[in-house]
Amino acid sequence: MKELPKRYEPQKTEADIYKIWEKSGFFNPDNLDGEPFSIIMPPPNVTGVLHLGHAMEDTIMDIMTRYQRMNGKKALLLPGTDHAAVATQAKVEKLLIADGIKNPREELGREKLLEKIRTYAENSKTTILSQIRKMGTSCDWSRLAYTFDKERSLVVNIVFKKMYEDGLIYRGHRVINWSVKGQSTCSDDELEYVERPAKLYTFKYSKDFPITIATTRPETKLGDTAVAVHPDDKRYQKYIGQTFTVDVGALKPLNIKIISTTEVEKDFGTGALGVTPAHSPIDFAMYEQQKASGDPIDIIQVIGKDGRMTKQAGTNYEGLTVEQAREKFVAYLKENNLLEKEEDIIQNVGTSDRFGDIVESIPMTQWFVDVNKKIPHKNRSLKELMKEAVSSGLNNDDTKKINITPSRFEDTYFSWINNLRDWCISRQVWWGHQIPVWYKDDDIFVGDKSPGDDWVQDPDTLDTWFSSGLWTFSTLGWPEETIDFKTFHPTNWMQMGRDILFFWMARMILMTTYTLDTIPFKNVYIHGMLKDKSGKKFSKSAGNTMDPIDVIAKYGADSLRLSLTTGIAPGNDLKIYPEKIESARNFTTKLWNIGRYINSSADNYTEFTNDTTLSSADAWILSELKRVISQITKDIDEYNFSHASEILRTFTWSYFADWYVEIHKIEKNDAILIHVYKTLLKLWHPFIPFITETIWQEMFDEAKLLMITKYPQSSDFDMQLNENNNFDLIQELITHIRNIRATFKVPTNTNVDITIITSANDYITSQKTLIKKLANVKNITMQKDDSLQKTSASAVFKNVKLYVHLANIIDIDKEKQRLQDEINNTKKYIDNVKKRLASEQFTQKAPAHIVETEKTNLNVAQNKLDKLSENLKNLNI
RNA sequence: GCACGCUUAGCUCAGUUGGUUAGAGCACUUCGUUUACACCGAAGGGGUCGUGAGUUCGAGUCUCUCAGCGUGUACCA
Repeated sequence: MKELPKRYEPQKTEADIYKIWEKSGFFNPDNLDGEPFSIIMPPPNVTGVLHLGHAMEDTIMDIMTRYQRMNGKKALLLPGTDHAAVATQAKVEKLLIADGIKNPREELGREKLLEKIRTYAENSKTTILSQIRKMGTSCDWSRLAYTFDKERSLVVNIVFKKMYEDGLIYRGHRVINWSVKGQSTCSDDELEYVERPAKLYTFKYSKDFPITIATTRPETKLGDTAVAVHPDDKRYQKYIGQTFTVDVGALKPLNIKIISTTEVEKDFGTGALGVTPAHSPIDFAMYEQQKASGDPIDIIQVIGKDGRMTKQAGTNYEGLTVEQAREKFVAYLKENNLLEKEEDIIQNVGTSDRFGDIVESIPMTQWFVDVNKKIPHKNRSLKELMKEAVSSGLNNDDTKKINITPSRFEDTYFSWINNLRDWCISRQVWWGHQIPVWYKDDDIFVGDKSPGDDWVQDPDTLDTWFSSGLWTFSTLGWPEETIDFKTFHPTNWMQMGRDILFFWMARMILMTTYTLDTIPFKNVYIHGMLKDKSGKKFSKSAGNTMDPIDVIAKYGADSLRLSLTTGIAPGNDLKIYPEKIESARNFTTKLWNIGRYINSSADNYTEFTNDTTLSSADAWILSELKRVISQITKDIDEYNFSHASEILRTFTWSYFADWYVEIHKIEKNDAILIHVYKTLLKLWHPFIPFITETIWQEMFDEAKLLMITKYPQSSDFDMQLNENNNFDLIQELITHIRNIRATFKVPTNTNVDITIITSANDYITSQKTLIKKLANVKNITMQKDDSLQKTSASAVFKNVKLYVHLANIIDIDKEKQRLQDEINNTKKYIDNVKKRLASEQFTQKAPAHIVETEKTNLNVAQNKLDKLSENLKNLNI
């Protein structure tokens, strides 16, 4: 056994330990045996550096992976990164603009800009991967993947083609969300709603128009082609079907048709809605509905892709920004006395989450995934597949059912699916998978490569979530039937933040159920968001960010890992702040110092076997350890990482360090001390891998890495525990002495005489040193009383009488009072239990084991009461 | 508007099919400690589990009401 250095300095050892692990080859499941267990890492975006959220995810995944690996599984944690299409391009463009390039796309052109983004992405990737290593994440680097590399791009194209041929991907002219700043579409999920003050204008198109309408976007009214009213609305019924021509200054006079739809609420506003098909998704839906019913209305686009008014808006407006046009149109309404009301309201506007500008609704031709169409040969839609996978299991096969932890997110998931509209997958940014579609005149070809000369590829790229959705199988070698794919798919476990539940989890389920007719993962664990001490989200603009790398430099990776996994519950948010990390760091120091104690005092080290003689304290610590192991195994299996580390901490610190180590100073059972310590290193390893592996190697010189030792099982501790285990009675004795000492505030260096009257004189004498040590007692006097019956060791202990004589005690009433209070409380409790046991309703209706428990409780309390009364009586002597 | 979540000790939070006298960490009080550890030890105080009702032999846990906070989502004519 070798000496540990005085202090644990993670900064000096962590990098080396990681290298040893990596070199050993055991991050790679090919070098492991057993049942497969797989986790595919949610790929971080290559938009910069990792934040604390990633650190938490890496920790959770690594705990799971190391735990499974130590339990003899062929464990795979597959790492990767995400090219993050729009997000990355937006980020790089922002940087370029800050560098003085006003319009990167125009000035650099496609190829040069892509090159800049590629360089940025590669740098960012390198940083991220090194950060993942610093966290101690035990992932298999030989299988590293990237959403934008060759293999993954191939999968994207194959799946795109398959969906196209099945008619699930189509090209359509629809109103979509358009970011003027980013010059690209956004899916509905990529919108962030921001509240801001706005004005609501109530007006008429013209003096002789019969219906008043209201709007917050007057400039779009230049493109109105209808007014919608409720079919039952008596005020407007007579106008339904009529068309009015009004001239509001647009290029041509507007033909406004009065249509009816139940979607309009009679009591809201004026009860009538101006319909602008080109610039509102709802209005566009009405436009399509009218078209389908054979009573079409017009569509007029008055806002262009550049965010300015189009020619259709009329010469007065053409070229103006939306804001300018609004002002002008309102001025026009005022001049002509058409404006009836102008009120201030708070409005929710959708902004682009990446570019930050308010999105415009504009009709454009884009690619969509149809979520409602029946899939050929499956007779179900994508929506239905997505529902099945989480409710009954795909194809009603419960082995193909996804379990979501915590389960409440299932409801959120279903309600999201119910409201799901077709998914717009084309983006006008350049960074991403270019749509594998080629055009020549009116011909369309879908495939990897151009089918010949003069074909032009669609310039658009795919939504980044398209490739992310394929992640669980694109990383495992599909479309080839590789060993990896057959072994590790569907993956066992997936974790993610609840913020990307829809973005990502839903898309993975969609893509996998459709493409492979199976599920992407069996279990998904949803974690909450990290917040600072005051409950605010971490963000650069709030200036409250904490860089995980700084934290690691200061406290070590283990402290960070531990602080990110204590006090969390699945799906709930977690607050993180320095005090919490310090507390974790203090624990790692404690664990280290126990090792240093063993260094200094365990000199008769013999291997622990089932024949090792156990003292009562030994038996106690082993039985506690057995209990702890079965508890934490259960906890990790149920993803209660926080609870597992909490009880392990209590055991390590309060039971092992504060009790057993103190006892060892007297009893010196080295075999047990070391055995328990080594077991603890194994149990802690998934949570704090660096320090445990460091101690393991430095102290014990083991040939085998701690990382691949067998995880302790509670059955390992099924030895015959001594029936005459009196440890709890000694504990009681000591606690009692401590109580008395505390009541009278006796300093340690004051001589205390204790007289213990017992028939088991010899046994107590043998424990005298222990009692002295743990109760801070200087002298113990023994007095034999043979009148006490000696039947067995435990019975002897129950007959212990304890007298405490303290010098200079004046206030004996204080101790009497304390005892009296405790007696009263116990009496009250006994009364309650008795009452419950006496009640027929209880004994008849409560389950038998509860009744039994209550009876035991009653006995325990009764014994306690006897003991307390006796102590009180003794105090009167 | 709708949905979901939260409300437990001064603070941050656990509390798993309802079942011992409701827990932890930090903070606090008192006492101690220089030989594994002050990044320490012992003892202690502190909670009508947000409000009000209900179901039950039994409710922090289940149901309903209300209040405060948070998140998501829709509408926004």
